[in-house]
Amino acid sequence: MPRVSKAQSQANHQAIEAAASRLFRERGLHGVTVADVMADAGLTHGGFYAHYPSKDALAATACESAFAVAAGKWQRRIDAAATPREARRVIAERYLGAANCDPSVASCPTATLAADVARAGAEHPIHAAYVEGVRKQIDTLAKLGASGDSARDRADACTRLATMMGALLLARACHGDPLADDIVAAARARLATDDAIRRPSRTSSTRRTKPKSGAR
Amino acid sequence: MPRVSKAQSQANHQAIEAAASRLFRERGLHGVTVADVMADAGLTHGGFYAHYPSKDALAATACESAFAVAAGKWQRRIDAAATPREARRVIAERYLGAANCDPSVASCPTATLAADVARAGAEHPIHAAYVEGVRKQIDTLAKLGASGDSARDRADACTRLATMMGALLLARACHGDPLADDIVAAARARLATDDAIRRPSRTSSTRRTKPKSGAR
DNA sequence: TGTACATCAGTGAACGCGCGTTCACTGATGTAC
DNA sequence: TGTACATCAGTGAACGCGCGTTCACTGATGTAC
Repeated sequence: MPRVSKAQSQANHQAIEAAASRLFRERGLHGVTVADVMADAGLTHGGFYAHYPSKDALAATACESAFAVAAGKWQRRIDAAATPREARRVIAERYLGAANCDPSVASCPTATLAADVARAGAEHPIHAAYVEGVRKQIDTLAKLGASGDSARDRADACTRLATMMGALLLARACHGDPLADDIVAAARARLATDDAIRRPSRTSSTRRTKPKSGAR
Repeated sequence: MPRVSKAQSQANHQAIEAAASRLFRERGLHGVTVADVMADAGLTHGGFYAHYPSKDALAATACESAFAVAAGKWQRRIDAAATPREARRVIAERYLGAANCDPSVASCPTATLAADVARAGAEHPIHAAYVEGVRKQIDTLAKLGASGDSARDRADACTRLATMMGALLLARACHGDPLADDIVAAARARLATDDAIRRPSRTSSTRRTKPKSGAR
């Protein structure tokens, strides 16, 4: 049934993007074919090039889309949290939740696309999309920092994201082994308590002022 | 040229394994062909199946080999360090050194193979090799712990490895952007100072005075 | 408002290419005598 | 020790398959009149 309506064509475009966003994260850039994406969107492979100039271009768009969706989830958690610190804790908890630790399910693009993006190189269109996505995640986490020192908050955001995505990737790769649970539990505990413990002992003057800020 | 000596055949076997160990980490399981590996070892592709039953089996062996080489490097750093704490710091510093942050260079299998292993699934022969490799790395780091509490040392080792490999992957994926340097610098600083700051404030006096900030 | 027709999103076959794997063959190695 | 020959590691062509991409075609859509 060729020649669908303009509205339907736009809906198809979105479906292709959504399918690509999910499939690329699930199976990697090399593990997904153009035909896979199109079939997932309910179409045949031949029509793909009316929507995107190449598979690489689709990968870049799908990466942007995945980061945008993830950013929306983070924002909703921030809005729902009582304090920035609670927001950070909730984000990390969900990030390392059981659903994300299942390697057959698409999770955060930061984690699932990292190796593919690194190998694709700076010329690949996905590279810029990925770097911008990571930058925004770090900015978001940095704004939730509680040290009052923006440089330190940003550095903490960097290590926080590294710990989150490293633990997620390890858990996904070790899925089925008890080691995966150990890693997730350790990272969740660390991310939940990190600042409450570390920050006061360093700024030395604020120790007394935040005795209960690590509470739930 | 056929029918080389038994010694030469064994040397070729090692060359194939070494080439695979490096190439799989550099380009991923899907980014390397059997012909690539054989050519890198100075052979033609047809002879591969006299050495390994399949590409998947080679991947498992290459993964073991990569972890063994990495473990040797870690051990040499431990032997050279004055204290366990210094060993941990040096390991993290080298792990996040400029050489490893270049995505065109093969680095730690924990980081470079994580996504591929997760996607390969538990049935793939590389899975067991990867999990064992990670377990040994965590055990090694845990033995360098200084808390005196083996459970806590192990949990710290888990988060430490997650932070190391997460930061490495982020840096490799963001290579060329200043963000990559920020991430590495933040992670290096955190990994260098983490225990010196965190441990004493927790183990001795403050643990009781603070409300259970580290639950779960 | 109804009709004629140009447009173009989607189809499915096809193209060129590269992959993992197989196999008949080669000829130096290693061994039996 | 020397000779004859079976062995088998390595070669390179070939197989079947699947990939990214192209293209002639289809026929409902959208529009000009």
